[in-house]
Amino acid sequence: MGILTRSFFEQDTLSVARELLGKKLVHNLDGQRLSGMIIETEAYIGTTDTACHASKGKTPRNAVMFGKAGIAYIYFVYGMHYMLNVVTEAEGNPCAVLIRAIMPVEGRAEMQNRRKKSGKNLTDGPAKVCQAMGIDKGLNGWDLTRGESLRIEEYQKISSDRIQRTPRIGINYAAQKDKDALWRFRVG
DNA sequence: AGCACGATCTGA
DNA sequence: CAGATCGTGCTA
Repeated sequence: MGILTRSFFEQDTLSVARELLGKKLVHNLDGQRLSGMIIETEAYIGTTDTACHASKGKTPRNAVMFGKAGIAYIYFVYGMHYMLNVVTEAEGNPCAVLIRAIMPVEGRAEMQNRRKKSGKNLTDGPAKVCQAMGIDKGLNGWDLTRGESLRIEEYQKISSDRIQRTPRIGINYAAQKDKDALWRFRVG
């Protein structure tokens, strides 16, 4: 129900990052429905953003960022973690939104299981999102607008006064202007 | 072929 | 604050 369409993701990246808050990330996995409300995102905006993987050009890893909006960009970092992004903007403009945190909705027990421990209701951190939802590199390039398996659905409306903007996390290698940019959004 | 490093998390 | 842990991209 209410699956987000390609035109939603084709909007400018900051708008998509903001509007993804309150949407529901859903994954059908082993016959179970796992889902969570998105509560934190970050925007990575094209070749001029030195924090963005695509800023140094197209490589095998970041290739899907150069493709259609609404495609999942999933990569592996630190030798152990997966990160989930959604490609935004027009084809050829390599931008994406990183899904940094969700609040579990359906399949909480299963998600809890998938996480080894921690009794927290809130999954915080992009690696935890993938761990809890069972998302890995196999879904890199997946079209989220297909409406099967992994997709994003309408869920809750978040009023703008509940949205905080801060600098992005873990990008010390980036230029100062990009470190300073308030391109991280979360529900407060 | 070798190497440095990362859009992180955990536990001390 | 160090350690885990390995794919990726750059240099040669």
